[in-house]
Amino acid sequence: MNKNDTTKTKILDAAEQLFAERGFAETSLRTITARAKVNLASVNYHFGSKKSLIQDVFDRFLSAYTENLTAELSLLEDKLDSDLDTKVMLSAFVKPLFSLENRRKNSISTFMRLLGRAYAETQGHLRRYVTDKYGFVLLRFMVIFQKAYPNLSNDQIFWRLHYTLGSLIFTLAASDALREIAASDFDKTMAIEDVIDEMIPFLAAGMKA
Amino acid sequence: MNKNDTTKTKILDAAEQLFAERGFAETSLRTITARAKVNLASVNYHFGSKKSLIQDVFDRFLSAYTENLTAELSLLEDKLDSDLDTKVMLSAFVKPLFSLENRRKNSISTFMRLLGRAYAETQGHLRRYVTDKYGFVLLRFMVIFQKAYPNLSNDQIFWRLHYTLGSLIFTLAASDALREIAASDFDKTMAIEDVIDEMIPFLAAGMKA
DNA sequence: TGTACATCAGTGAACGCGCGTTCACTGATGTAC
DNA sequence: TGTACATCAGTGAACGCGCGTTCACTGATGTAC
Repeated sequence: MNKNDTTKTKILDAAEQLFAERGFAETSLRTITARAKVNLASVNYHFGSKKSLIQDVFDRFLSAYTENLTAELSLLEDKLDSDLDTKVMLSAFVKPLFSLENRRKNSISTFMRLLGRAYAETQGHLRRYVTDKYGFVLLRFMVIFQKAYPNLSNDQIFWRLHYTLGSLIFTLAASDALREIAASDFDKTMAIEDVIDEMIPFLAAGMKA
Repeated sequence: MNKNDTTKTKILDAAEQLFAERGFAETSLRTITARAKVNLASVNYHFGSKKSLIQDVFDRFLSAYTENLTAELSLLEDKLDSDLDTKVMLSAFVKPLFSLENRRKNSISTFMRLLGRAYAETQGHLRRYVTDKYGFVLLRFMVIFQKAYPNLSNDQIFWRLHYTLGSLIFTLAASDALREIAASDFDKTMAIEDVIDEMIPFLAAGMKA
């Protein structure tokens, strides 16, 4: 059997998509296993619980993303002594998303929808899990911006990074619907990569305002 | 009995807060009625169903917001022939939020959390309900920007407004947690009004980039 | 002013349903001697 | 190479629980004559 076709992978694939579409509580294990065409009990056999399944769905995405991202960040850190353009810095943040999309279609919007849902869980286990395990990425990014823009205070950079994060997550999570509107109202069909490219100048102008 | 203390109002108040904190599916009617100190069956007596309760929670917020907003928009539209500063235009969008906060504490972050959850409902009834009933606000705002910035294409304005929306909703929804971090890490305590004020230059720079 | 009836706000208990999880079990594959 | 046992992946059915909703009912207030 193909390794990408194991029961465990089939469950992760189905759960990822359904969680992104409907949310965690709104998606039952019965819906997931029906979509994945596997037995109901196999979720608890492979993952132990629904909670663990949710974390594993995240882990697969976040580890793929940060693996690509850390390489980009190292590249940036090497160039810190020379002048760094804001657009180049933001691209480093965004480029690893393209690799995700190459691997599987709609990965970006699925990923962003999941991230949005994780942040919405104000008091849930998921938000802490994500920030504990992957908060260092934001920190490393902050250090880079501090060196590139010594005239901005630390807390200004902190806030502006979150404005940027908000734009990215919100726009890309809803990008399917927004692209549809743009296509019908303005005759402008765009791939999700185009949407991201259009965001960079907007965000760069804000960051150095 | 005080009109603000009726069973119906008590339910709306409790539901609003719990929905914003945990989400719609994650909040049971039993939790709501326990918090509101009313009988379980009274939710279905006053609202008919949980679904209707959710819509009514939204309606109360959105009607209060748009009531304030339409006045601001009319003011802007009157001044369209003269030069309009981007910051002034964005302030019109944001000022009505302050009135909400004056009425009751934490209204802004509660409102934004609810909006974020509504947008997350990709296929749910709530997203359509919100956009159907209040999408005209965004449209009116688009027209204003089109006249103020004739050099930008319609679809550019469309996208940039959504970047702005994303920043606002995401940052303000998480503002409690973010303000806490800013206070402990940078010794910078801010009211939510300060957070909004700091966003305006960032967003204005992006809009006219 | 008094009586009869209607409407309204609220209540306690129960309903059936879908949920995550568990359990005893099966059959295939791997390992030891 | 053959036999005995262990491990692994998966399964069908059932479990108890919490959920939104419903129902018959109560008591207070309003309205008509």
